[in-house]
Amino acid sequence: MRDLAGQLTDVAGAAFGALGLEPGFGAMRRSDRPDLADFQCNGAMAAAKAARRNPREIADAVVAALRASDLVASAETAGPGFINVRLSARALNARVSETLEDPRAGAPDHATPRRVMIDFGGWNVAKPMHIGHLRSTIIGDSLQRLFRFMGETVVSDVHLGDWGLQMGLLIIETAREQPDLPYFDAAFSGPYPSVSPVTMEDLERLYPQASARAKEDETWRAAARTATAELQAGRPGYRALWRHFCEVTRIGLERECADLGVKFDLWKGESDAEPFIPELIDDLKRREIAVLDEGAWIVRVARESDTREVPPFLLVNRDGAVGYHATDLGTILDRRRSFNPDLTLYVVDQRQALHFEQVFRASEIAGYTPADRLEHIGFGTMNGRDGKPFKTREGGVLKLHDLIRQAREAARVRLQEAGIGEGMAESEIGLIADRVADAAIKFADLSNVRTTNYVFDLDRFLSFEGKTGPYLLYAAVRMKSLVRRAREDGVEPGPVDVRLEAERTLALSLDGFAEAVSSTALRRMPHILCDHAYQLAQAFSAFYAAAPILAEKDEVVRAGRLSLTLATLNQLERTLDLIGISTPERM
RNA sequence: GAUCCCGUAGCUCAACUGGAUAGAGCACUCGCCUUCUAAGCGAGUGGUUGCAGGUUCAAGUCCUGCCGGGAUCGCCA
Repeated sequence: MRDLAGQLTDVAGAAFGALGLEPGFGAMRRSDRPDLADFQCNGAMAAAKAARRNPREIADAVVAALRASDLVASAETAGPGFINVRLSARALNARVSETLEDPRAGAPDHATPRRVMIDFGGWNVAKPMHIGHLRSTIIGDSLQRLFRFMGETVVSDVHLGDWGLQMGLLIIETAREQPDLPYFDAAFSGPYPSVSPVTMEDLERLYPQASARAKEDETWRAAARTATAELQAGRPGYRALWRHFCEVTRIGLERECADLGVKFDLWKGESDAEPFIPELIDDLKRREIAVLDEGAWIVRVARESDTREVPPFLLVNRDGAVGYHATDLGTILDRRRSFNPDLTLYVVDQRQALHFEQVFRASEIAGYTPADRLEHIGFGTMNGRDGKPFKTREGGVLKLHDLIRQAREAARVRLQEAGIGEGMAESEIGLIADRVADAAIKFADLSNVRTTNYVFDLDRFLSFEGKTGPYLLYAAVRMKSLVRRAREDGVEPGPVDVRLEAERTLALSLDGFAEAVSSTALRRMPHILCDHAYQLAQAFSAFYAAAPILAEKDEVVRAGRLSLTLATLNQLERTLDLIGISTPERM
């Protein structure tokens, strides 16, 4: 069954149709004027403009149709042609009951499952795992949870940055610091040591060093390019060293992902495109899609209609090495054969928009995967309070692991202050603190509009008050507590009957889940789900304060309110799950 | 220089893609725990939506021009 907005839309749409107008004008949505209505429709004015008719007459006809529906308690035309509807209590009650019994908590079913590939292209072997990587991981995870919930067949790929010039830089920087290692001796025949000569910390130091040196020193840059080409050509020592880099990175990354509760189906990287590169190059050259220009093989992807200059797709650079243009296109080939996705989402920093535009165009030109099946899910960067990219007080980047640790510690302190841990096992206190901290981190990030930059403020992150993840957990935990007590006292849920304003508001809020889910999926914007979760929790908190539930004397009212609570808990936990947040039993 | 994005309450952000009186949180001021978890609830203060024009019944949202900030612009990812 559809949500109430959808049901009303059906009625209004049919009414528009009966007037010879587009049924699409009948779209009903929650009213911005709760004092006037539960739902509104603004289509009469747009329809009137299109058909050159009187908007109020159209609205009046639609209102008449709405009044005939048993969903509707009252309907009116207002102002230039707004249509205002107030729902009958019966409609609201029925919808709450339905939501309560629905394993999907009121979310719409999905008709035709698609194969969706999600590429988390944020992490990089050479670069430190700092908080800037939070976004691709958390946003991508939310999207994979949501798309699975919608019934899509999803494969997620961490897609590590482990190929290209940065690897050459790491190799020669390691060689500079530890020149005697066997990896650099071309005559060495192996076997190479099984223990990595560098640690995670080394890697985090080496790349910035090498990168800075390359900026100043042309010969150093040339050496890095040579090393890159040699690595890609298969020089055994470089390959062996490179495998250590990747392994060390992967172990660190697995730790971060375990902390964040994020799972990938595939742990592939740019280097996994390697087997497809020779074929890719050969194919594009043979069909003369790639052309030689300034010593490099490129694909021209600019179009007449472009308002800006679109640089060519770079297949092979003048050193004979490939960069991430080629590996991304190679990966498209790989995925087409292994999974054949209907849709591929690249959850990557907004600054790489041009890169993806180039790759998608090249894919389209080559006839591999049409550009409309490839989508860059860009996101904004995290800035400090000064509006510049976030730095710690010491001026360095804040490592993701340190952020998580700090947040968990702050949550622990907060628990202690509130005297909540008393009588609980140490393990449960730890679990609660971790959940609170993780919820704070994820909600703070996801509740921002995906595409815009946002200000990262550590104090706000750790405050746990107001519109935060912990607020949502708190609401859920209060519901769980009620449910536990109800079970202990043998109170059974019964038919819902919304009477109080707080009950109506909560019921309407529950109905908004369907719209939040489909809208988030359509726009790939998790902040919409965050808003829904917050609105729902807020509506519950107001209801909780305004209406006794288990303390209610009237048995029928008590049973109905318990049902409302159960439906809310079910949907709130479902919503939180979609944004990667899990709730403790108490806090 | 060109292209794109952003500019909304003191601060951090929304605003369902053109709708009614622009909403939340933080901060500040009041009130609410002998009754279901006060990490909470209720009320209040706070706005010329960067500026100036334009389009129309209606503009934070669309078009033009400025001002301010950011990103990107072939061999780094």
